[in-house]
Amino acid sequence: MPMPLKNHRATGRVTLADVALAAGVSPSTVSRALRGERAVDPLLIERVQAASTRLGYVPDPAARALASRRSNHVAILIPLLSNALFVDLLDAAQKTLRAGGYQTLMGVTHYDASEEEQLLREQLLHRPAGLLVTGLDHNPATRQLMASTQVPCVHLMDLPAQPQAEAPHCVGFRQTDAGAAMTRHLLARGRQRIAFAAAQLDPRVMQRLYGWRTALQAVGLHDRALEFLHPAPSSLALGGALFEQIMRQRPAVDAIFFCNDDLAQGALMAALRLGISVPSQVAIAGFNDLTGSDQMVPTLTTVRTPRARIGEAAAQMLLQLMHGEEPEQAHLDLGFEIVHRQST
Amino acid sequence: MPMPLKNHRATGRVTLADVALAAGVSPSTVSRALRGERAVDPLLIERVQAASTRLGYVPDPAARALASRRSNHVAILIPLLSNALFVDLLDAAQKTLRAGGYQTLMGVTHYDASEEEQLLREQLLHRPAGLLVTGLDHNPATRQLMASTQVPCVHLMDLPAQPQAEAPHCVGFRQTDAGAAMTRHLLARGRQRIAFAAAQLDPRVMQRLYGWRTALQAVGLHDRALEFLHPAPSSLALGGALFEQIMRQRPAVDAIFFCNDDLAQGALMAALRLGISVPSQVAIAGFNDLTGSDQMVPTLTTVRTPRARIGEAAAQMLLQLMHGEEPEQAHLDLGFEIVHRQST
DNA sequence: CTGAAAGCGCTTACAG
DNA sequence: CTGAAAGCGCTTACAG
Repeated sequence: MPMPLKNHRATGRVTLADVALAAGVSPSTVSRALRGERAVDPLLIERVQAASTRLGYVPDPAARALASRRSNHVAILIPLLSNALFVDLLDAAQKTLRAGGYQTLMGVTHYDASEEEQLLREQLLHRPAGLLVTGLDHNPATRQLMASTQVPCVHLMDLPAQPQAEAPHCVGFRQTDAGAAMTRHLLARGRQRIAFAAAQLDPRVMQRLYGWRTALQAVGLHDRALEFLHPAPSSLALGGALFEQIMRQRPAVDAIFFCNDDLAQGALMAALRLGISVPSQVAIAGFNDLTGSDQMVPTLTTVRTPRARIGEAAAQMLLQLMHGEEPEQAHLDLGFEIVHRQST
Repeated sequence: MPMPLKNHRATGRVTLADVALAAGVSPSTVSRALRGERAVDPLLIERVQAASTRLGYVPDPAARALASRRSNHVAILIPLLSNALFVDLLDAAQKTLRAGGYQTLMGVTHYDASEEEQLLREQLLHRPAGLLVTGLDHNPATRQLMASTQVPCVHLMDLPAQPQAEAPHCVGFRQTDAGAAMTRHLLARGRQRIAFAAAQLDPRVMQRLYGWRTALQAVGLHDRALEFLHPAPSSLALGGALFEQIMRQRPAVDAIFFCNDDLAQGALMAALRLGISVPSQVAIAGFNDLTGSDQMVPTLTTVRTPRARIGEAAAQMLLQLMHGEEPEQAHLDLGFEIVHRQST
């Protein structure tokens, strides 16, 4: 009578040991050969790979993580899922990481520094192979955690003010420059009383505000009374409300620069409702070039931000770091683009 | 001179064994006490918990997964991240699962049955504790995988046509009924020539189409020529294009029911551009009540779908299944709501 | 109810 | 370049 196969464990799963037996080598060699570690005889590699394929072997991620003290997970921390910006970032990063053999674990921080810290702690316990984190602003405990861990980390969306040696790896664009560039665009279109309207007020929004302020100060047109800052999350409804408030309080404004497209889209809708003509009475500009902005009536002038490319490039950089390589540039500036449409 | 602590391993991590030593019990007892397995002396439980807290012990997920052959991961398979519907689903499910101590691993299928199968295979190798899958339509191999695995699974967004005993666990609403209900709403508003315009054409969209068709046939007003089906993904731009096409080819239509709000929003914008008045010349209705629909001019009549509640309830159901409990209802119907606004 | 022991399936110094 | 052995940190029958 046939004996049960000795090389198959009780779980029925094909293991490294099974492959070793089939290939006539030791488990250590199989391990090395399969992971492409050099210093293995090419002939053995071939034999191991043949056996592995024949048996349909797939490494057990849990065992691998336990033994190597490193999982194949990458944690990505983003502020919100309700902002399409971050969804695009997540989508692109996830795709690239998956192609590199990594699983993506997402954490939503809700723009809350202590929730971010908490999430980071949890993730670190899972020994992620890498970390993708939104922004460069973190509370001290979070910075401490990231500094002390050996886990490679790339920051998204932002760049350090001055390229410093100690600044962490990051992929993004200059938020301040983008804010200033759009303001100059409005000035070039002949606008004089340009308001800035913002929601959420996260650090990147504040940088755009700073860019707006600087550009206006440079031409002596800055007016503090034209800053409209609201801490609530960005949305079409809030954009409409801000627009109404601005037109009521400062009817003389001739342009409004919103820190995000959903606000600007809401403003466009409110203008339609109120019978305020855009851009003849007031110009409206947004930020990010979110979906739908090219469909508005009038179409929305905005800053196109390379969020998908940021997600992909950051994932690529992380892939390099996880492989022990140092990327050519630690700070990758992917730029931005002013998209001029009908609303300005 | 002080000896190095014997109860801390080289990795510096506090382990189960450390807690056992500190509490004066065996590792097995610590394991049982911490997981709340009954049949442990309450006094010991207390001692173990005290020691665990004092040492700051956190179980290693990899070791746990390896030993128990089950991770604390839940995989969620959704079609797209570019449709806000699925992002809301993901957000809600993720929040609930996290509260229950599980990590969420997402997979994006791009509405591709073989990509779904591939993702499922990969996920299964990671021995997820549970599975959340969009829809009830899968290719035979996928169905086979789900049937043969022991991993608990809950399906999202849809319900079986007839409540059958063998149907899998699911949380959703009746897509066909929702399609019919909106059509009857339009009929009740006096519309006679009601078109149906759809994109993506996934199974749930086809059910809405079926509902529309049935409701119109019931009153003898169904006209096959008023079905406009486009396989591309849903978007504002496509909605605008469909609207233009319909108004050109069938200028006599007095209502258009779009299968998703982004299409309807795009149609509203196109109407504005073309100077077609909504609802007086043509009524427009959408589906899902996505963000922004209440801000359109005119505001958009739509079907509000309980996607956040679906995500949460499905996660709750899965939590029960993973704990070995059987939920009261295997098929949870969370319903829908017609939201009547200005566009109809 | 509790503990000793084996085992989960890998990786990685350590010898050779 | 290769292998034997130890170890990663848990869980889980199996005895008692």
